[in-house]
Amino acid sequence: MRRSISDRIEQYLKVLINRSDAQQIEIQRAELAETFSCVPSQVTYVLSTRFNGKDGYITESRRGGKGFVRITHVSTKARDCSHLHEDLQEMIAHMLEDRHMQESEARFIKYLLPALFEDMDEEQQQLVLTSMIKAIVRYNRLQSE
Amino acid sequence: MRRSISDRIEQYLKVLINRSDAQQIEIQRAELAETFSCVPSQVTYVLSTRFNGKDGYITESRRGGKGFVRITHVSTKARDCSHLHEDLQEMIAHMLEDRHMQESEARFIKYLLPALFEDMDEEQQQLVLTSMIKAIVRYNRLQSE
DNA sequence: ATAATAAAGGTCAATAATGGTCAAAGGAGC
DNA sequence: GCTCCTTTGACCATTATTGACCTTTATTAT
Repeated sequence: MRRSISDRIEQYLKVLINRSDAQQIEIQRAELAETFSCVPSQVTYVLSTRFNGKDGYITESRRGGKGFVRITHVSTKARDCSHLHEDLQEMIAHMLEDRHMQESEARFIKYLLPALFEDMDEEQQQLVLTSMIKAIVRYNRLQSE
Repeated sequence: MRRSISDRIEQYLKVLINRSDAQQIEIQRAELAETFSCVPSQVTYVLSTRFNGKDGYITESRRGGKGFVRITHVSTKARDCSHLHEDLQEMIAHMLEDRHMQESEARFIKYLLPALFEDMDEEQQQLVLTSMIKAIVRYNRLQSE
């Protein structure tokens, strides 16, 4: 669906990162630009718009001979979510770490949910949490398409 | 007289959506306008009058090169509830205007709610909506301090 | 060691390619 | 004529692409 060169570079890099062991890759800017037949500065553009801290990525680089750009996806190992209803705050923090949620969203939900749950019994809370996980997964899929 | 251009655009888009796997399509505004020999803003008009949240549709877009408009049809169950849902959408819109809420938060909630309501009966939905509205009001107050 | 040179990556502003907004004009059915 | 929906267009906002010029680092020549 997403067809611009920037989109394709983004996709390409994210696949590489996901396949990597440490959620980290190193690339050559000029080489990548060559691969996608674009100017090197477009790679910089993609990095700054799609791999910034807000999106859960850290980029470092070195100029000159043997230069490189390193991209790291900061995330912790996914955890078992079977007991979500027991510790809501922890769950949200966890999702935030895993970048299944953005900073601003997390902050919002963090505030919203306790207020929501005030009026709900445990069963209802569990229902809401389960649905929410599903929704977030779907949302995430849409975002990363 | 024959149906209006807006009607025909609506029909066209709905057929495309129904035929799609994920009840979701992406179009180019200018291209669609060209197809129907109208100005691009008429497409925007159709989207806002026939594909808004009230009708069970979510639209997202991106400007600039290789921009697009994405239309998603959300399930009927999710929107067949009380006026509270509409009220909430309106609140979100207002908060966006007043910058008491971020785009990403609003987008997130728009996705979250239908999925959340999928598994809930009307009574539960009402409870959630009421609590959410209360919570948002409080959140709003905190933000504006 | 130092100076020159080559080999990276970075910045920034101009331009192009989209979609959005809003208010005014048009038109069909009372 | 009045009202509501539609149609239009001028102007706006956002995102992508490109290229000239700059900075940093490694390598080579003296």
